[in-house]
Amino acid sequence: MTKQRALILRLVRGSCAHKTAEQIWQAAKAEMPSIVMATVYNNLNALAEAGEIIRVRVAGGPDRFDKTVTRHFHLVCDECGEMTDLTGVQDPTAQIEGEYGVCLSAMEINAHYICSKCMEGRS
Amino acid sequence: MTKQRALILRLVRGSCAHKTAEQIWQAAKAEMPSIVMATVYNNLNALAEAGEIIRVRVAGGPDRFDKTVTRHFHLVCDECGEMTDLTGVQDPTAQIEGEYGVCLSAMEINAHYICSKCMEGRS
DNA sequence: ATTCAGATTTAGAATGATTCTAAAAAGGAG
DNA sequence: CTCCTTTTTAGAATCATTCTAAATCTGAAT
Repeated sequence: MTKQRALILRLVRGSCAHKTAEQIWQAAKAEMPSIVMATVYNNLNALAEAGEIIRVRVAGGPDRFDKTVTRHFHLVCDECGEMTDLTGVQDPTAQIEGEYGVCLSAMEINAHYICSKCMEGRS
Repeated sequence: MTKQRALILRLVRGSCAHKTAEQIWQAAKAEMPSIVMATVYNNLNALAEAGEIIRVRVAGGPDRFDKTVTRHFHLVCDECGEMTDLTGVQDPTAQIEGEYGVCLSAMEINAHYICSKCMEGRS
């Protein structure tokens, strides 16, 4: 556990936003100006592989990193990219595994919309 | 409707596979050797915008293009990328719209697994 | 505390997918 | 056939991400 990895984990855990690697890099540079993008990716990948955080891949934008590791889904604004956790949505994993006789390793559910802020800005 | 656009539409409609832009380009070059990648993308984008085909964005790989335009979800092999339509999966759109008071423009549901072919190859 | 092997960081190049640009060519309404 | 618009082409550019190789750091064993 290097300083860099600890910093990146702290940054992901310290925000409710689903930050991009770029945003995490910006925040990290404020505390550690020498840190480079590759280190941010290295650590985000390592942390995701270790199950400490989750990498969320979403259509039409860069990946996001999420501190919430329990299975949940996302609501994504197609204009500003803001991402909100969706709780209480029925999980179709069991249904799919039963009907198709497969074992799922992961499930992405991304609901796309335009958030109220962006909707206003359209007059 | 140019020759190129007609060709690309025919190629997407003529296969059950969810081809990538690259694969469509390869197939298109067989019939029209001068066609360039940008034209393939231009037309795939135009056709998707016109609702003739659907662009499917999936974690960890290039976008796929789907002739089936009714709402459905996908099963994706994380090893070979093969994509299968999922029918009969309950659509959580209405539930999310009701609970969150939003209007969804799109919904992605991608279930990830390792297909039987790839599973065998792992011995 | 010192050493050493292995993991990590850095800087920058490389990659893959996709989009953009500007000029040439094609489409189609009249 | 002519003019205007749209599309194609070729290639550069962009974005997100990964890779490479050399320098540095980490942690375990001395």
